[in-house]
Amino acid sequence: MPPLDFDSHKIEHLADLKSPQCRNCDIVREIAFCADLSHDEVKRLAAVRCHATLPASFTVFREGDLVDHVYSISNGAVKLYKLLPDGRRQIIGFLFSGDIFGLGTNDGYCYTAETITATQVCRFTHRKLDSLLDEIPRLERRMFNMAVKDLVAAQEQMLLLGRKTAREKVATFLVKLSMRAERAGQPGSPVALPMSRADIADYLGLTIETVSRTFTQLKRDNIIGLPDSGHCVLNDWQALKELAEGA
Amino acid sequence: MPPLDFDSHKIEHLADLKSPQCRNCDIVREIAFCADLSHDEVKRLAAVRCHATLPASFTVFREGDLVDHVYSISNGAVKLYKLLPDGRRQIIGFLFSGDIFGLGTNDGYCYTAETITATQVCRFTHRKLDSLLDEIPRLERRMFNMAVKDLVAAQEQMLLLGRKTAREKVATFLVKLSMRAERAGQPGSPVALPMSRADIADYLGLTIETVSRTFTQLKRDNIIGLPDSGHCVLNDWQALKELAEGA
DNA sequence: CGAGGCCTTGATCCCAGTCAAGTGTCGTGG
DNA sequence: CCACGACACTTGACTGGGATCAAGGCCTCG
Repeated sequence: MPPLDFDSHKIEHLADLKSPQCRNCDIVREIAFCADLSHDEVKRLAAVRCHATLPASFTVFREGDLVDHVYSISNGAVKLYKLLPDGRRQIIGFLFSGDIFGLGTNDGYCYTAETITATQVCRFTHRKLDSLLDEIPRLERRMFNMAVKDLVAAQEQMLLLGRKTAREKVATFLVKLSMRAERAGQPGSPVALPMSRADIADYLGLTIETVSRTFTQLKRDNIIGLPDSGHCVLNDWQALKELAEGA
Repeated sequence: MPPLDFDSHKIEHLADLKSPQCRNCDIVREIAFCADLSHDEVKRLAAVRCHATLPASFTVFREGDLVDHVYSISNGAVKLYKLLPDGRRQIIGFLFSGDIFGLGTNDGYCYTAETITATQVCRFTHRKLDSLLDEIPRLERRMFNMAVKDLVAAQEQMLLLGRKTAREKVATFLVKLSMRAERAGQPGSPVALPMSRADIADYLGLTIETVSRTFTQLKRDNIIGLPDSGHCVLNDWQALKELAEGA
């Protein structure tokens, strides 16, 4: 919560690593937006990036801060949010391994980024990234596609926030988390809920109490199971899916 | 409303126009994403585009339709929306001159696009646009920046939908419309409201009745004036701005 | 063992939704 | 010219889903 400096944490210049199996490439390849680049292109990326491990609840940057870096999550979970002056909060997104954040206009970041769990990130300065984009056209295309994907997700979230009921919102949230986990090669159920009820509430446009009540209600209906507040078993995928789609 | 075919309307291949002042370039230059391209680059764009005038309430494409074209608005107004099976609707955005739409993943458009007023658009096939992007790197950069801008706007809309009150939502809507009009060189007040109350409601996550009541309430407080339902005078910009920001 | 989080649950309240008229405007046809 | 219906918008009365207020339970950590 206090503005710990990013650099006060373990940051390694990848160039310093000299393991025989070219660990450089293995590690950098984890970064989503260079997943299909050539060996040489990955090397150029590696030269300009920094790696760091951040503790839980660490504020990476705040809304309005000068935009200087773009971040990529190697491991962990991050939430992005916007605040109103009186403290009302809207979480814009939960990010996990492979996601990037820190894009924005030139008048400051437009959201605050905070780790949920301990998180490994790597970062690039915007300046260096820009020159890389010029050098590697495929990288630019890839960034563009990621932005479009984010935009599509944001539009679905607008439908959720504007038109879905509490029950539908929670169902949608669980369905998407589960699908995301499967895409990452993890089981779709039980799904991990690393974020707090307050975070879920601020993501779905609800209150903590309503989120909690809705979870209990879905559990009572045997649609989900809650072994503990950090995990959720999806008992009835079909019912959840239908709820999520507003049927 | 009936699925009139796009091509049943006046569509002109720009290549067919041969006016002495190179109207080609003038017209194509209106297209936002090629605003700062060279003469030669504009020519290449012109060669692959189609121009059309569409009537009001014309469905350009539906959510789920095969993605084949990208559109740019020369003149007029368009709304993009998503539907739930039971008819609940969320308007994703209102677009005006200079805006583009039709980007999406390869599994169909993710929203429906419908004209509000009579609208002039030009369109490109995705296939041709892709090859253009390869030829003109600056175009790709520009498209990327537009996607990021859209993303930032979507995130602000999430804050509105999830956390603002009806009064704050309407104030935000009016402030943004006014600023948009000024950027387009039109007066910031009175601002035109070409869309219906139903459209405004579905954009702000409210009902028609609440939108109407909120307008009357703001009018009673002398914050706005409503000469007719299609125009809004912003009497107290300061008050509106503060409302919009949730102060 | 006690303090402080975080989560759940219950009781009550209120903002926005729903239902139901009523008003104004426009276009059509007698 | 007016009568009429269609449609969009407004207004009023009432309802209800989720917010607010208030405990209470259950961890973890010192």
